[in-house]
Formats: sequence, structure tokens, C-alpha cells
Amino acid sequence: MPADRRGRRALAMRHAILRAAAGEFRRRGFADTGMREIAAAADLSPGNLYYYFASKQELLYFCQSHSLDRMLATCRAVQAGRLGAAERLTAVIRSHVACMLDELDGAAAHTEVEGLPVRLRARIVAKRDRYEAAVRRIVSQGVRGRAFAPCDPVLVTRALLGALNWTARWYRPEGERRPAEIADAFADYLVRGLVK
Amino acid sequence: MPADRRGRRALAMRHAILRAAAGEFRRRGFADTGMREIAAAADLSPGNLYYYFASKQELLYFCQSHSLDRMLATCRAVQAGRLGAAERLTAVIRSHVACMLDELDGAAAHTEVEGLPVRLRARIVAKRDRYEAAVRRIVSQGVRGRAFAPCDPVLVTRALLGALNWTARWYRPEGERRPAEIADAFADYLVRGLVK
DNA sequence: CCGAGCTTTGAACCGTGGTTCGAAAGTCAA
DNA sequence: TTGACTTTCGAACCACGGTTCAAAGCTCGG
Repeated sequence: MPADRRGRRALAMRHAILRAAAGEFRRRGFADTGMREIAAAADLSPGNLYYYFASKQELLYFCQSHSLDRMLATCRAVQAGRLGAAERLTAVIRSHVACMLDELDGAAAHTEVEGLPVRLRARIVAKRDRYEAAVRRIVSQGVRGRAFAPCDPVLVTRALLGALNWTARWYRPEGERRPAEIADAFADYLVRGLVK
Repeated sequence: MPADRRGRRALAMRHAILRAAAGEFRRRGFADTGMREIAAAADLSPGNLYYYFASKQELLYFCQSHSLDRMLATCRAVQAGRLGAAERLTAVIRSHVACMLDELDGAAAHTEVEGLPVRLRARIVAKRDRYEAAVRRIVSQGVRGRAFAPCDPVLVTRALLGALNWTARWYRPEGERRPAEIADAFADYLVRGLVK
């Protein structure tokens, strides 16, 4: 079935392009990354990108959508188990850091919503809100269950997510700290601030 | 002395422009903000901006430099007093949030270094590093003095600053939370994560 | 080996947006 | 009022970068 092989090759190509784009977006930011650079990073000619993606914005959309899906899946998995609030939060933090920094599918650009057309932006914002709500839910449950100290879950959640999202700004693969170390240190610090 | 009045008027104009630019940068991001929008926000014609500032990059530079100066001044003041580590950190956090969110001189764009020419960028990065080092120093001293639990001061400081810097992304003046509330909640959470 | 799609290419197009510029308007001392 | 100097204006310039396109190269069934 060569049609299958075709389809699989095309899909792999799309993945490779998304990886390259995500890397560039994280490194230089969405606005400062050119299609020509993305093409170069993916070993393609500039124009050829458009055979696989309709626009730069679509590229950003898929990057963000993909990583948000991964992180939402973690939230669901964590809620399904019988963990305490602290363990749940720790797991979510680790997963978030991995999504942000792992080179493998580091579609970490779920950050720059401004550069998206209204239609796509609405979808991403909705998904991001769902994620934020899921994390906030863990915090709230922890507070209600007396595992966490009283606090404003809205603001604590935003502080927590801000710390995590900001990693994309300073993390460099060639730097000292491995992603796992970062995840551990962040989980320690950011969970400790909540437990009674 | 009308020459004085001239100079003062020009200086005031520069300040007003910087405020307007900072506001737009924070709202829409550096790359997505046009000189025409900044001009409109400052009640000026597009071309007239260039009578006061040589380029958009210079505008960004002064925004960042100014807010970093303010935050560095807070660090110095705090180190001069006889406060404990927790109180020092609380003060720095409050000051940082104020710099990020206060409309008055909210030159909050000390965030997008990428859009700067090498010369100016080097200066901002150096200043930003000085600030990060000052905050890290408070954390380290706290750990050494047994006021804070053992931790990696580098990563804790980055988490903390990330949470603070990220506020510019979601804060809206017309929103529910006042800057002071945000500062209090953040200080509680982010300091509590360190104290033994 | 051939033809019908896929895929790739890179040069060219074109809108956006930072910047320039020449001239007009305003300000102030004399 | 005048004239020198400062400030303002907005249309035009120009480079950059997202996008298009027509032609060429490939792949694979027949």
C-alpha cells in the first residue's frame, strides 16, 4: 500500500516541521522567527513549507494545540488516580516542564497567542483556559481538603504557571541544568509554598 | 529662563512617550506594537516620535533600563536595612509587581531583549543579570542563615522571577485583582515556599 | 519505460511597518 | 512684529518577511 507510505511520510514531515518551528519559536520568539529560518531548520526550501502548512500562524496554532493537549492529558490522568493534592501538583509541574523544554516534541510556544487570527486564537485560548482551570482545581481541592494552606487559588495558579512558562525564556539545552533537575527543583519550591 | 522650561517640557514629553510605549509594549508585546500606535497613545504624529527618540529599539531600551533601575534601587535599599531574609524577599516581590503593573510608570517591558541591537542589548542583559544576582543573593543568604530551607538558589530565583514577569501577560487594569492584592498573594506564596 | 500525480524549488510579489524628509506651525527674545 | 529656532506633521520611502506560483524533479503503478 504505497498510499499509506505516502501518507505516513507526509505526516512525519509535518511532525518534523512542527518540531523545527517549535524550537525556533522558543529560541527567538514567534514574531522574530522567519519562515525562511524555520525552513532552514527543517531542511526545506522556504516555499515548500506551504505545501504542508497554510501559514505561519497555522504553524503556531498546531504547536500550541499539541503541547496543550499533552498537558491536559496529564491533568486528566492525575485526577483519575488516588493521589493527594501535593502529588497531583508535582506530577503536573513535571509534565509542564517536560512539555516546555524537552527537545523531542518541545512544542513550547503555547505562549504567544497574540499572533493568531481570531478564529484560531479563540480555540487556543479556550484550551489554555481549560488547562488553567484544571490546575486551579487541584489547588482548590487541596485547600478544601486541608492539604494546602488557605490562599487565593486564582493567583497562586497564575504564579505557578508563570514560573513554568517563563522557563522557555531562559532555558538553553547547552546550559548547566537538565530539564529533569529543573522540574524537580520547581516542583519542590512551588508545592512547598502551598502545603500546610 | 525659558531654556529651562524648554528642557523640562521636552523631558516631560519623553516621559509621557515612554509611558505610552511601555503600556503598548506590555499590552501587545514589542514586535506587535507599531510606532503609529505608540504615537496615537501618546497623542503625537507618527513622525514626531523621532524628534524625541531615534528608534523603536531605543524606546524599548529606555523602558527596560528605567524599570530595572527602579528594581535595583529596591534591592539596595532592602539590603541596607536590618531585615530578615523573608522580609527582604517580600519587599522585593512587592516592588517588582509594582514596576510590572502600576500604570504610572509601568515600564514593564524588561522582558523582550531579543529586539535590541547588540550594543543596547548587552547593557540591558548586564543590568538584568545584576538584578537577578541581587535577588539570588537574598535567597542564598536566607539559606545560609537557616531562615530558608535548603534549595538551589539559582532555580528558585528563576522560578520566582518567572512568576513575577509573567504577570505582564495576563494582568489587565480593568480586571478583578488590584496590583496590591496580586503583590500580596504572590509574596505570601513565593516566600512561604522558602521558609523552613 | 511512460505518464499521472505528488513534491520541491527559488525567484518574484506585495503588504506591513519602521523610518525619513521637506515644509508648515508654534514659541520666544528683541 | 520679526526672525531664529524648536516642534509638529503626514505623506512617501524602503527593507523585510510572509506568501504565491509556474516550472521542474520525483515516485510509483501500469
